[in-house]
Amino acid sequence: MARVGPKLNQSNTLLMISSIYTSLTKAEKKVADFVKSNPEESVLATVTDLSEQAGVGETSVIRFCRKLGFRGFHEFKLSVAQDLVDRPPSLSNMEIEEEDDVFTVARKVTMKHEMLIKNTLDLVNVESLTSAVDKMLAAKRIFVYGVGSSGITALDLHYRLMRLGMSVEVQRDSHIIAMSAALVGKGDLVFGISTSGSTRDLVDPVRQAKLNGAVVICLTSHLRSPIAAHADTVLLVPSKELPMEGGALSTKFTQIHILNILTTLISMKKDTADQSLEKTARSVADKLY
Amino acid sequence: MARVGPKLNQSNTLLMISSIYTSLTKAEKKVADFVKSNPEESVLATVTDLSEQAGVGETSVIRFCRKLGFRGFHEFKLSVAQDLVDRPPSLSNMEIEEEDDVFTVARKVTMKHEMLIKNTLDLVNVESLTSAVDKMLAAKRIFVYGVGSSGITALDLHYRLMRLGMSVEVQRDSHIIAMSAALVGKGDLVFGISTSGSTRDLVDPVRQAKLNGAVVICLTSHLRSPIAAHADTVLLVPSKELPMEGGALSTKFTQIHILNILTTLISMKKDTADQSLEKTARSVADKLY
DNA sequence: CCGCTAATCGGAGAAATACTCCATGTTCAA
DNA sequence: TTGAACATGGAGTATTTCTCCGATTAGCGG
Repeated sequence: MARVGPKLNQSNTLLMISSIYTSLTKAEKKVADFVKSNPEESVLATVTDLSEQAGVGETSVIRFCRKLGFRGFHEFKLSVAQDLVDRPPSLSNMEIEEEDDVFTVARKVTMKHEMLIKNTLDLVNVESLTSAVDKMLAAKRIFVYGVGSSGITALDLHYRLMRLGMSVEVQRDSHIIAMSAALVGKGDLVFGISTSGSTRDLVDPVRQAKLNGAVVICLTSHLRSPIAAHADTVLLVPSKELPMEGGALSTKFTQIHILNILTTLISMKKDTADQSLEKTARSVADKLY
Repeated sequence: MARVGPKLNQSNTLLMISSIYTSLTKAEKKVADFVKSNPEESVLATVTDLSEQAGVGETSVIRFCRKLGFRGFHEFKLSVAQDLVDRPPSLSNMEIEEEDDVFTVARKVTMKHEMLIKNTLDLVNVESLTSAVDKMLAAKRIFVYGVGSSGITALDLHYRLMRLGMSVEVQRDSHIIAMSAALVGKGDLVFGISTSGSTRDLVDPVRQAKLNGAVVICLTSHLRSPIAAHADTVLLVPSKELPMEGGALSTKFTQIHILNILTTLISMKKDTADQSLEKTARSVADKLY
């Protein structure tokens, strides 16, 4: 699997912790929890300190750092220190309370969304984005797959690409996804969307597509997930770390956000994009009053 | 000697070095010179590395760190690491330009989205929201309609409401929307989504539904549009289609935003919402690896 | 130029810290 | 229940930081 990120570039380590959280073991999760709630102290602590505070063995701390892609504890601390530089003002009081009035709820949701898209930007990997754009422009055929909520995101991506004049197919039915993936080959590109990254209905077809020689891009919130393991390029969005919210569907928000970045980049590189947008817009003009 | 500064607050260590430079000894100056011209490497180096590179003894390196006010080499490195995070220069121009690099584009899109959701909040009408929530909770049946891009938003709304345990039907086919609307009646609620508010395929069915006695809510960017004229409640999102951007699809963003506010409010008022969310989440758990 | 003092410097080893290896515990599937 | 794979922490090792102290140099008065 591709390394998470060496270091010293602007990638938010604390967010990264969330994105691999589910793939951590119990002891490692303890470490993650402590670091996330006490980043300042973690930076100053030694391996022994941290292991004691988290209630695990030193070895688990080291393993935790390695899983994040660092060479060791030292690199990890440096990176966290960098995250602390301009830490967003505490997000306390953002929790929605039972007795909040309508406008307060609206404001809190807005603030959460604002934070979410900033976090998305922090997590954005320029190389991944660039490579995704290039691969998509180079692909002979593009297939977008997703089920459930991610299936709706898939429709959105399809719509955007179609408007830009690209020939794309979208599938949301797990059986059809499987069949479709069985038929792809060299020169094709599969774009798999799965928040968890562990959805069988996505993972298996994506693996198959990869074996068939297709290029694979995936959009997920979990970097160390099965789907990411099979992907050539991974687009990572923050995983919901915001508890309690109606539908807990904030991931959709960040997905749309990064897809908008992606399609904006594509439209910049594709010279016929503007015309396509215009043509498609005109095509529905007479459907209006 | 007085300690310069403890640490871990934003004081530029590299500048600090300059400011005490004259008071440094010859060997310490060598260290200072090296650090100032190779800060990245210095952060990664060990005391021994650094002393070799600077051509001095290890002890001089330590003394150098102490003179800067740090407790030791380690603290010094952490602080320099923090100096290295480069705050990207503030964007001179929010408009996306042909020659912008990938990261700049990402930042600009992010800022636009941030503005958009703030604008959405400004437009939010508390009464409309409240009445929408009440009506939806009171409705016998709910029908969500949308075509094109708004059809995808419709799917999203349907998904959210379904997760909250509400019985909702979504239609994206203009013929079926027409038929469906012909059959609604008193006690039913129609939720029409149309950015322009002028889409015939939405306006006509919505008018019909209204005549049939259904309650109508619409989500649009145009307050004085045909669809709004037939609605009991209008949810308004900013219309600013941002110029030049892939697909000009930022409206989708604000739509999702306000729908998240809406569904959050609904989940607060609906006491079985939490259970429904849990049930639906569990239902797909065994589809994961 | 010499000799003295104080500041400076770096190496050797001590202390602290990070890391490796491996035995043991845990989980889970058969 | 047993076996296999995985997870875990402790004991020992390697690495790094730091301390101590003797050697060296610079400054200065004669």
